[in-house]
Amino acid sequence: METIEQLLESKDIRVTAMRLLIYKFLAEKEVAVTLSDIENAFEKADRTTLYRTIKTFEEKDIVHQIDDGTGITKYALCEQGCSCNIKTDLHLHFHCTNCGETVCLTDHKIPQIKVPEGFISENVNLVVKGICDKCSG
Amino acid sequence: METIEQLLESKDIRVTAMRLLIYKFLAEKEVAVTLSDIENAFEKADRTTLYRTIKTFEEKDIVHQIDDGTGITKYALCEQGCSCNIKTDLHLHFHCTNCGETVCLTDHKIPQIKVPEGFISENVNLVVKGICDKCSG
DNA sequence: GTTAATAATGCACTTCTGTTGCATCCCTTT
DNA sequence: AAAGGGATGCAACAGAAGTGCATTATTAAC
Ligand SMILES: [Mn+2]
Ligand SMILES: [Mn+2]
Ligand SMILES: [Zn+2]
Ligand SMILES: [Zn+2]
Repeated sequence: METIEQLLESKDIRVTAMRLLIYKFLAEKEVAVTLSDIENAFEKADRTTLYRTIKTFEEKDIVHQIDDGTGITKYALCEQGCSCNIKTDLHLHFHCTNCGETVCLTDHKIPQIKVPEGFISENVNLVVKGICDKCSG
Repeated sequence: METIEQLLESKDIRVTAMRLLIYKFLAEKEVAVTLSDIENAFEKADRTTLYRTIKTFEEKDIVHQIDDGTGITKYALCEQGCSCNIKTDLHLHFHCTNCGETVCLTDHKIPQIKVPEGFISENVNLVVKGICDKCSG
């Protein structure tokens, strides 16, 4: 079992108190979070630091960005061995219109999408909207 | 052949000079447009008017909103008999990372997406990113 | 046709997200 | 201990989106 410190170092991210806290926050959350969510959780920290931390995590493939159609970017930790940047590994996301939460459905990969002649598909964003399991029960 | 005036009236939208102009602008464009695009095309008109006109068109199912992942909402005219609000009629959208344009692929419907037990799918947003036909040629 | 009601437009202002520049602080390395 | 580089914090900015209110235009009633 790898510690968070080891994980960060393996991705060339220098370990700081702030980064550990933000990583733990993301790990505890089961849903994708916005920058505001993180902001509210760490009121002592500056917005910019949180912003840049997430950017760093994103660049180093520790988190992936989710565009669920709410207009606000959300973030979630990548799975073990997740390669969000590789087209064939993309999973779909579910946005609940009732509670507003967005979750990764990492087991549900995006099917092959056909595009017209002349178009070259490089990436696919697929968000299913509806009622989540917590809200439908 | 139905005139624009007749179309607007059939959707309970009062015909005004501004609305006719905006509709024609959308009809001439072959790609989805942002509010800024409309703003630039009608510098005499106020932003708010354009904003509310699009909102009206959207509520009355004359245009549909497209979230292509750029963070900026785009709009495109609905096809004849398009029912964007109905789940089964959703088409996919293509966003070109080269020219930045987004187009409706109205002939390409979104395949059936399976979601886990407990989740209820009501809507699907699918955006393919890559190189469009104009840029790949 | 004049008047009253209602909708559309324009202006100002606000909120929120995302972003950058720069100074300061902290840690590491020599 | 000193120097360098990254991380953090503060301030400020840009752009999109949205709201309140006054003014103007359009429709409906008389
Ligand atoms: Mn995900
Ligand atoms: Mn479309
Ligand atoms: Zn829910
Ligand atoms: Zn293109």
